[in-house]
Amino acid sequence: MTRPSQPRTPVTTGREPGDLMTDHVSGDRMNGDRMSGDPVEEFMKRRKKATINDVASLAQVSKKTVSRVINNSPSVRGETRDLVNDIIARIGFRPDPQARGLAFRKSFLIGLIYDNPNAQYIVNMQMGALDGLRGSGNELVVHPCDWKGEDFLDEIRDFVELQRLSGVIILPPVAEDRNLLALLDELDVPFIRVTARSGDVNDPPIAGLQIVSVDRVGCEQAGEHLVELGHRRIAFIAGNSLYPSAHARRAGFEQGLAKHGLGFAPDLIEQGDYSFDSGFVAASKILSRVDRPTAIICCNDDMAAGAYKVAYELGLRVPDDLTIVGFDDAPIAARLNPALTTVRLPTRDMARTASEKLIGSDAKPGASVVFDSVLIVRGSSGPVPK
Amino acid sequence: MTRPSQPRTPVTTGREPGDLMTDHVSGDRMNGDRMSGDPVEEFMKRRKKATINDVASLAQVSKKTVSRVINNSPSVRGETRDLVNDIIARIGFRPDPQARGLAFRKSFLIGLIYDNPNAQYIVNMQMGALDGLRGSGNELVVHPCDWKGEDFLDEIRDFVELQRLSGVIILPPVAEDRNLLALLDELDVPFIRVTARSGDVNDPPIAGLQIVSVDRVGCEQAGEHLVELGHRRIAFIAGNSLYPSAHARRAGFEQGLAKHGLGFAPDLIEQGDYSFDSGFVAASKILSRVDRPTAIICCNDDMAAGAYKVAYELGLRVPDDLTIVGFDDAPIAARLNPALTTVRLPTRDMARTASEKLIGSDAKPGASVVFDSVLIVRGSSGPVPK
DNA sequence: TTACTTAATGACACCGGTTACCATATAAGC
DNA sequence: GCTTATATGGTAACCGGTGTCATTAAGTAA
Repeated sequence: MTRPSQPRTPVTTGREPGDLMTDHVSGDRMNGDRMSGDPVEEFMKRRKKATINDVASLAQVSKKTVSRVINNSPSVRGETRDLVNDIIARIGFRPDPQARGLAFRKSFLIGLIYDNPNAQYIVNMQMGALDGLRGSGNELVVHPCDWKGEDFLDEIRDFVELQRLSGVIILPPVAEDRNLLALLDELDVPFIRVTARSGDVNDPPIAGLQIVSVDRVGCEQAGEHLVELGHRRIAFIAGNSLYPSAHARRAGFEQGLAKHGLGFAPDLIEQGDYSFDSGFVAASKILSRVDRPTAIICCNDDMAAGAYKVAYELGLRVPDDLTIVGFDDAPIAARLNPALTTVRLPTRDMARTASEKLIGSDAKPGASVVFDSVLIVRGSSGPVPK
Repeated sequence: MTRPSQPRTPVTTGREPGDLMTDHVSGDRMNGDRMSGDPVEEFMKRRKKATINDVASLAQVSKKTVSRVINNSPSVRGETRDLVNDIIARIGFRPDPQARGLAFRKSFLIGLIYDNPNAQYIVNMQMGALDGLRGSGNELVVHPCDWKGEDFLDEIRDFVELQRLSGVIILPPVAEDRNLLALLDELDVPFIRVTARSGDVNDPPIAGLQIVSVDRVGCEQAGEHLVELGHRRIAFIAGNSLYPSAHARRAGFEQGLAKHGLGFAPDLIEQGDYSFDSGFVAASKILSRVDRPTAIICCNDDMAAGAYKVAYELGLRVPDDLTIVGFDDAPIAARLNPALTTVRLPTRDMARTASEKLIGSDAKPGASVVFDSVLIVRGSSGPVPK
């Protein structure tokens, strides 16, 4: 535990009068000539935020060496490193992100870019992103935006450039914007997009790591589930076609039915936009027909809630008169009566993975991490009525 | 538009060779001796982020003067200011928040501190906070935390101190933590708390501006509403008593009933914690009694959803057999069948006001801005059954 | 006219870290 | 034993802004 024979020249050491070191040979515990024992303790009494300079002067090395220790530079002798780390721990030094950022030209801020902030999956993903960032020294800056807005791209450019973001996470549906991806590429900021694998097996490769959900799997299960319950005349409420999830889900549901030689009733396919209201409207059309279906598949839970409302108003009982299936397993799914059969996606985990990959920077462009969806059977799906 | 007679000494001007100024008297448009016209245009070709130094050299003033212009210092001559502003606009200069923050010792980041990130009001308030910050040059850093956790305070201290936050917004229920408020006070960071006025008329004064909701008003209306519908035997599911809102709401409901000489059925008061599950449990107890009430008042919508579920399972029709009332007007309120009668609070506006006040810094400690709640009557409340 | 203010601006150090480059000291090669 | 590699640490400049103080020119009082 003895300190190394001091390697520094005693001349022009740049010591100020206020410095805390004893002259000459020193040694850790033999400098008790002043009553106030430890220079470190002395320092702590000042109750001021420690800087790299404090560490340097207490450890009697240059700030550059401290910097090396902080950044795990290999060219620091083990003893020196231990000494510096010890001081750092004792005075509770933590490098200032602002100063560090200024020098590094990055901010240690991760931007979370998304549209429609109300959706439940956004909330989940925000939590997940925070999960992944925790303890990493990065903070999350949320940035809802108006995709499709006039100067969407300019606004993002400003945000990323001005804040010198360390990374960006893009959530659906914004994550589909090729122009945005190109912009981020141009700005040379690491980014990760969260998206749903579309129906096409081979999407064109794209910059940045992708976190991909396979909505299809759970949907397929859901489709089969309905057929097994005996349903033959099945309606469908589609999601906003700007979302790849809308296509992936539809493809999944259809494939589930197709496995048994079935498909959606062609006259009972309605376009929705993932909103409760659109679900209500679509279900109204569907259920007002004389030969109404025995089941409705909705591209998400919110639209399913709209279908519930229509059924309620028409006096149809779920699932006795009508089976309803959703997607998301949003909180509302369990709160509907009866609880909604739906498909669950690990949205929070997906976003956590996104931020972990982002800061871990093992984000090889083009690579992707895949998450599967799974069917959750609850009370809204039942055997076809006689 | 002629420039002022140059006030700077021509000696030791610190000009570097690369500088763009013409010597001597100059004059704006007579320096076309080189073919490449405008120095500004020349600069723009470089496609690099402009710094204050660029502005200074193009405007031929010191960076300090540019700084003065940026910060609206009064001691800049009008013409100089115009000149500098013109250059700034033309080259699109925007001061770097990092550098600025380093010098100012603050980060232009606003921290949003909250617990239970799932609650809908948190989502609304986050949006509101962003509304208020938009265009101000501040960004929002979200920081969910484990209130009641082991080292909650230490964690907040780290966050605020390390990031040198420009301000903090605290949402319920964390906003009730006196120790937290004291800490923020000690850290000398501006903060605003969003809270519900408790039942007491005179809460002890507290540091920081408060955004206060008056939950009571709408609850009182709700209470009266039920009495007017003929209800006499009314159950109550209380909210988490750590939240002042729980007390404020209860007081409001009770006062509404009291106006007509009524009160909750003493044997039908159950404790909930604002969660769906707790609402379900509480309502189960309430509705399993032989002399069950004709109405249940729930301290929030999520617990009301729990009550709906119990009613559904027991085969009770709402509102024919049972009236249910909630609080929050969360999205689920309109999605329940029938739609839930509830009390609405302008949560988004509250948070927007919070961030506006925070950056406007007209946040006199002790002052408060008050928002009223209002009853929203929907299908879940009906006349008492015969 | 001289001296004293005041307004406007600039020079320079500083915020707290970093990189680039140079200077040692020790280890290795002949 | 002396020169050359290599590890280690120091110095200065820089990132892009700010504060402090000095300086200049113009305005005013004596």
